[in-house]
Amino acid sequence: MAPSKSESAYRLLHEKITEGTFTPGYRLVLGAIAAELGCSVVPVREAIRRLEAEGLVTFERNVGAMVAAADMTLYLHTMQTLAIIEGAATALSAPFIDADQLAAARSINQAMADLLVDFDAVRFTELNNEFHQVLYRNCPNPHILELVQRGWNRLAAMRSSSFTHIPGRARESVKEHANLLDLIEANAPAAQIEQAARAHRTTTLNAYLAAANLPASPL
Amino acid sequence: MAPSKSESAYRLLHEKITEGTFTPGYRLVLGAIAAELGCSVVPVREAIRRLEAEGLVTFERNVGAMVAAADMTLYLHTMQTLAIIEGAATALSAPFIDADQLAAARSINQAMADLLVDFDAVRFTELNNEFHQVLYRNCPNPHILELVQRGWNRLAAMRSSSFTHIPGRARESVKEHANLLDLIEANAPAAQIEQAARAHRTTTLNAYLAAANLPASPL
DNA sequence: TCACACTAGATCGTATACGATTTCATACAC
DNA sequence: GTGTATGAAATCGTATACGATCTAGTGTGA
Repeated sequence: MAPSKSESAYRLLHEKITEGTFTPGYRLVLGAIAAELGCSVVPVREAIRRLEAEGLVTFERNVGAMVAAADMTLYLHTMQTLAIIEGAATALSAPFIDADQLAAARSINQAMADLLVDFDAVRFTELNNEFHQVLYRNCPNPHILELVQRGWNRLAAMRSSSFTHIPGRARESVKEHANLLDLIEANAPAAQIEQAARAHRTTTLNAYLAAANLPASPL
Repeated sequence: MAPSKSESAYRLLHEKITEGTFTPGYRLVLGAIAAELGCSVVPVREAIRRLEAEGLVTFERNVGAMVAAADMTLYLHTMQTLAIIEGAATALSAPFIDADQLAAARSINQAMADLLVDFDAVRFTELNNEFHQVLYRNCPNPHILELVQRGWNRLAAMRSSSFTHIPGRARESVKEHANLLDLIEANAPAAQIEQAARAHRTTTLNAYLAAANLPASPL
């Protein structure tokens, strides 16, 4: 069956926000979106409420909705949250990763390594997403999986506003990925995998914090 | 200004679900709720969409919404998620807990200890909530704080369907609380506080898992 | 008895309409 | 020039209405 109009509106907005078409601060005017979708405002309102609950949109009464604003603080808080959740997701997922998935992850990481010589940030980010998805996808706890996904979405929505690139981070990242794969392949203890997966993201976070003259994350 | 009807509907439903008036499986019929609130169905639909995104209700097209069903698996997954998030929240919060708050927490824990001789599960749960709130309230990361709150809400919504009580757990719990407070007072490293706070919840989780002949949580 | 078609009632999904509120530009007073 | 009143346009909030869809109950035939 065709999706409901409310569902279509939700998907459209979700995609435009996470893809970066609608950047932070972009106003979501009910009438305009309804017109674009060829529907009335009621389903659009519902879609916006859902996006609001996911943190992608902020909503003010009698004023309207806009794509959630992004500043450095918010971005870093989101990264910190994701570090924690994704670390757990990866550790819980690890025992269920089979040989094929491991091979796929290694191959993605190789592609990332190849990209280092002629760097393409967009492609690198894409591959990075794929890599991590393979790692946490088997997590048997659906709540955690959902939170990881939301974290990525929020980060994606904010990434459009360009943050300074951390020099040398890409190269480190590839190495950390390889290390993570080794731990998983060796059936390392969950706590160790969690620690490594979390640290992988925290390192980036701390680089940003250092650049802003802020203390490192304690976790 | 008076809250919008959509907001009122959201609050009403949220409260009834987390307070246990509406138990898992309870059908949320749009017309009935609208009538109870003295409004039309449009604001109610919005409220339900938000609750859906928070995981408190499930929604099926052309069928309607109901309070999210609760089975043991779901309950345990939620506990596991909360263990991870709350552990982090408590650790991040710890450096910002002042002497007054620490004293308040100790006093709440003492009240819990006093309750052990003439046990009252409802009151004990209330105090437990208060205790943990004091511990994670100062967490400077608003995303994490929000996730903790949502986790508690989901758990509260499910608790109504009575799960077996773990014998002796209350006494252990009070001891673990005291230990946690000592760590915080001594400015223990964040990782250690996180570990202790997480373990506090994981112990309960594992007791349930053991009772169901399932393996313990790896984290 | 069981399976299936059918009907009536309940409930949902969304368009439309209109009052309420905010925003923004303009005009005026100081 | 700065600040404040004013009014129009934009936008929101919600009631109402009605077609679409589901559910459950009833009857019919195998």
